[in-house]
Amino acid sequence: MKPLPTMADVARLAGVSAMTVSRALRHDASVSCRTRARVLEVIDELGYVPDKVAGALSSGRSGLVAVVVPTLTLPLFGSLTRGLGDTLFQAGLEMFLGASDYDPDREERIVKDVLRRRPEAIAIAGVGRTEKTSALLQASGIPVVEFLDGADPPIDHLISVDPVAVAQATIAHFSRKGRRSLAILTQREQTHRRGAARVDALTDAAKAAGMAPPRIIRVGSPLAPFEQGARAAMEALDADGEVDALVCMNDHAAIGAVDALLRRGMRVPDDVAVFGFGDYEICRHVRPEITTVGFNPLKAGVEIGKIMLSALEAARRSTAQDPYRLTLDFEIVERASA
Amino acid sequence: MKPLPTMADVARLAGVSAMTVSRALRHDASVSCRTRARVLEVIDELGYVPDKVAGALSSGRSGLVAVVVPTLTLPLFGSLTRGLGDTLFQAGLEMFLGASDYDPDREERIVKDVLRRRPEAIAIAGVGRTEKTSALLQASGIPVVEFLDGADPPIDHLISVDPVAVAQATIAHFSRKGRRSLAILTQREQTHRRGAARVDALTDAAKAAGMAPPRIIRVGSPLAPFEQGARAAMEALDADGEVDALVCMNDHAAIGAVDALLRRGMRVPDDVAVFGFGDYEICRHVRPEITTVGFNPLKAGVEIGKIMLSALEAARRSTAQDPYRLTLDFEIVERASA
DNA sequence: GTGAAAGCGCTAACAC
DNA sequence: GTGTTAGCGCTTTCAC
Repeated sequence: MKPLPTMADVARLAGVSAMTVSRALRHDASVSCRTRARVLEVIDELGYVPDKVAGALSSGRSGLVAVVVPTLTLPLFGSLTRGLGDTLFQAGLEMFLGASDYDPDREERIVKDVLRRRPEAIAIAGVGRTEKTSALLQASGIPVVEFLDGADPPIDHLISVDPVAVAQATIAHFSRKGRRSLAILTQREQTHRRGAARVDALTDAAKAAGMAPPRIIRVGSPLAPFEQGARAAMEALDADGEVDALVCMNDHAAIGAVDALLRRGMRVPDDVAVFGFGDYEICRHVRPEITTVGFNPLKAGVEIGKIMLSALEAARRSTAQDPYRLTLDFEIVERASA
Repeated sequence: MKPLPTMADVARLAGVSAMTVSRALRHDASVSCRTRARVLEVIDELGYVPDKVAGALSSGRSGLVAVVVPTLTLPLFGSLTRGLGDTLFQAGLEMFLGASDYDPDREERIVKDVLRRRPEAIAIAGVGRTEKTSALLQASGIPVVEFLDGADPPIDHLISVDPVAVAQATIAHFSRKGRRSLAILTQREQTHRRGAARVDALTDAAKAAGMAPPRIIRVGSPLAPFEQGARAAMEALDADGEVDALVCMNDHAAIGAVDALLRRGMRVPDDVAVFGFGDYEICRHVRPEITTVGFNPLKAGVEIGKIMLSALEAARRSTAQDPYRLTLDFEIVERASA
């Protein structure tokens, strides 16, 4: 297996210097048309593929942006990373993606590994995070964008939905529907920040609306949301008619909950209303259709990407720059399940 | 913003040479315990993070494996990449993930970009692919693993479900159920290989079973599978009772189809049976539950990972090695929709 | 058990 | 418009 051709090989065959090849490749410098044509011809002939490892080391710019999410098996993160990846791609940056499976230790290892690749910026979802991870991000010297939720206070830039606003809208919805006793499905781990903020906000809003204090349900794994929702529904039933509405952390959990309730002969929403989050496409294709919090992950990804690009631009010019704070739009999507 | 500490900084502070730091970091060489301890202490103090860009250039090993999938928004690929990523991770390799959105040109660009990072191996899903992409993969000099389907003949290693076996099992199922007129939903693009093989195999099997030649339906985008399924169902209805079974290329499309049929007042499966692929979790949580082809993507990802590791091992020792051929298990999961 | 020298393949900076 | 020089931060190789 002979070694891949290098820039020097191309240069030799084209009768120019390596520098000229480098320039011809980037279309930016002033290389004569004829020279460029010849160089490109040789490149094609040789099947030369430039080595970005070397380029990155030399230029100090890896062309990489790191993105860390909890999982890729939820449509939310699949779509978000699509929007984010596209936006970065168009700006000539590649996305290096890691999934923590909702495990803070694993996330720490991912962050550590990814920082070794010298990304130019990093975006990370604000689920539970170890101290060490925060320290690593702080010390990385690159723009850090937290999304969906961040540390408190945020490390740098933050893009999130406002959990208090979502909670108030949710409670207002149930208030209108005459529901009195909520159950909230949330993560088992105390480390999950967004989960915690969500529960607190819902609890506060319920209290303000004169409802009973919500029952907190911590079951199952976020990696198996359908099953998690189903188990939550069972717990809600164990409350013996005291629960008339179940708020899930995502639509898949809501669908699992609805399914479990129907199998037990309960009526949804008559006996128990079920409320999701995300407005995944599937919500419109199950019966009863799922009432949920509408949130556009593709657009969120694009927004995150734009902020990363601005932050990078500012960092490059070492312009002092206030951290971005972007609150993402959402809406309550009223359907049949709640 | 002062520059990140380098290995030389660590070496200086620890009173050793850079080489010793490098060894201490890898636990492999013979460094005295005391020296290693001191080095690690300094590393911690400085918050030193080794630069893998430099390491990769120097050693010629990037520690990266490239994985190219059509999309991350289907549970199939989310889970598959999870299994694959985990397997590689455990072997000390990082996964560089790209999604083509089912666009061959985009896939070409992704492959080109990713090869610049000098991955040690590449796994790529066998959907449609440009000539150039194949040439790039061929010339890359690294192990290439095609999965789910590959070029014909495969470039190197291949891991796939057997489309003929799946088709025969599917037709056998419908035969038992007394269905006579199938419609097959498939990709619009002719470039999609797996789609083409699937359709051919189903057509052949239907003929062998004495059924009417299946109607081929090409609508919608694979990126919006629910809508695609719904549109396919409408086309099937336009056939005016001539279609009694619809075979979809994935479970989301099947769910979209079922939903559309129910909305039109049709009965599923009585009027039209609907058949999916993948056995996504959601299949068990919708009504009617979806009959589908059971296939374990997490396990498939692990298998792909193992083969990549073997291939890498062989390549390292430049052991001549037959290309792997692995056929993935599947089973027909009979539920209510077909 | 440790260190010195050389170089991986590219690009920044400057010279012409 | 093009070439030269000097590294980027590591690891390889070999010397001790």
